Amino acid sequence: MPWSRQHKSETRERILDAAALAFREHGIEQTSVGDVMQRAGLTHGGFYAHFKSKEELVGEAVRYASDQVSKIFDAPGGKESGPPDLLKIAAAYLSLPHMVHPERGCPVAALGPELLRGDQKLRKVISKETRVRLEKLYQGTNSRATPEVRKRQAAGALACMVGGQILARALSGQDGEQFLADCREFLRDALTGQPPTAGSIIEQ
Amino acid sequence: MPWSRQHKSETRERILDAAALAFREHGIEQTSVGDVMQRAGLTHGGFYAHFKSKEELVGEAVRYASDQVSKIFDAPGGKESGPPDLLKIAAAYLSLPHMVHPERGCPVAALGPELLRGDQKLRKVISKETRVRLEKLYQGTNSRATPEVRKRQAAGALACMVGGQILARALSGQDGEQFLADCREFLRDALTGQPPTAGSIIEQ
DNA sequence: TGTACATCAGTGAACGCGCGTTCACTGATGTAC
DNA sequence: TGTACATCAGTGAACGCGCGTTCACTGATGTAC
Repeated sequence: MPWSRQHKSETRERILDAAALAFREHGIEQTSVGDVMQRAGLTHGGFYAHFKSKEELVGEAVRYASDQVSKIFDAPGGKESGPPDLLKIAAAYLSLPHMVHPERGCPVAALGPELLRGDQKLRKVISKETRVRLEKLYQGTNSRATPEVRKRQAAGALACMVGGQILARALSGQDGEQFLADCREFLRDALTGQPPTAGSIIEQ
Repeated sequence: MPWSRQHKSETRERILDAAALAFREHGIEQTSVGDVMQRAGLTHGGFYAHFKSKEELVGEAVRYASDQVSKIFDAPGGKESGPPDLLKIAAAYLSLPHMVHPERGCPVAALGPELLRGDQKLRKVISKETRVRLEKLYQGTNSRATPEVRKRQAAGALACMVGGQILARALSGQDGEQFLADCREFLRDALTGQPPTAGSIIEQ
């Protein structure tokens, strides 16, 4: 074996990393195989020694990106911060760095519906990833609530997180930042049972 | 004037309608000018008598699609249903028909981040449209709450609506339907001040 | 009322271009002797 | 230890294809006489 056993798998990882960044930054369709290979420091012809097709790369790159982001869902405040807490996860997801760096963030927020138009295999990756995240958020809800309430809190929070980042990026700048803060506070109120008319005392 | 004055504007409208449907169904990049013209019952060459470029069509088609959907935000329960109600708007948006028909629904939910990678003009259309919707949702919040609370309720609800549809479509089928219901109930609890541990009495 | 004409919406062949993919090759490397 | 060799990761020219766009044209139409 002329080249070291590691060498090929390291190159493959480099291509995957470049693809995961490029797809989230510019979109899947807008990113060519040549673009990805150039970012990985290689020429386009070598691509097919590592992947069967662009479609296969897309599937693997999305999974790779999801794995990177799953850290947010596992331990947003570090490993020693105790059991998962939905509000802490949501705050980490709805953060300013995540807003301004879609290329290093959640692939669903960065690519959204584009992922659902891919082949069946890609759709399965996304729906499975979504289920895993819902489960993690469920663990972060108040364990004294009923399973039904906890389930809808996990669903509502995830929806608010994904939609929140997409819309914050659409508004962009100061308005986007403010929108993120509003989403975080909305979730805090919703999950701590703050009444919807809180503060109305001032007006009355 | 050989052709009736109306004729050209009617054709233009037909192209716009076909484009708005096709873009939301298959994505902007995946839809060619030829596809759109074929759906409109024309040949591709005639396109440039109506639009300067595909980019211009995209801008107009997204605005056209937004206008169609703004009905949901104006009067989801019909014109005589009184003042706007955030929960009614959210329920109409987070409905099953909207989940299974992205091509006739909200362009942000159908295209998402793809819209933000367009030219500056398209970005402006989206951010303006988002601001208009936030304003309408604000009007639908409880007027006895403080402006701050109302603002974050509008933001959180819109985020939950957009993210909810995208994720429901990602899950698809029965799971998607259940996810939508969870989002609707989450918003209802959040906006009516249902405590997060509601139902826990049963367990205790 | 009928006809010749000018207009221009719509047609379809053609263009240059970038894409995904293929393939003959090159040359850096680990192994055998 | 040194050299000849086989392997195969990576190169870069070439391919067919579909795209957005252009353009010479065609023929349906409203108007002028």
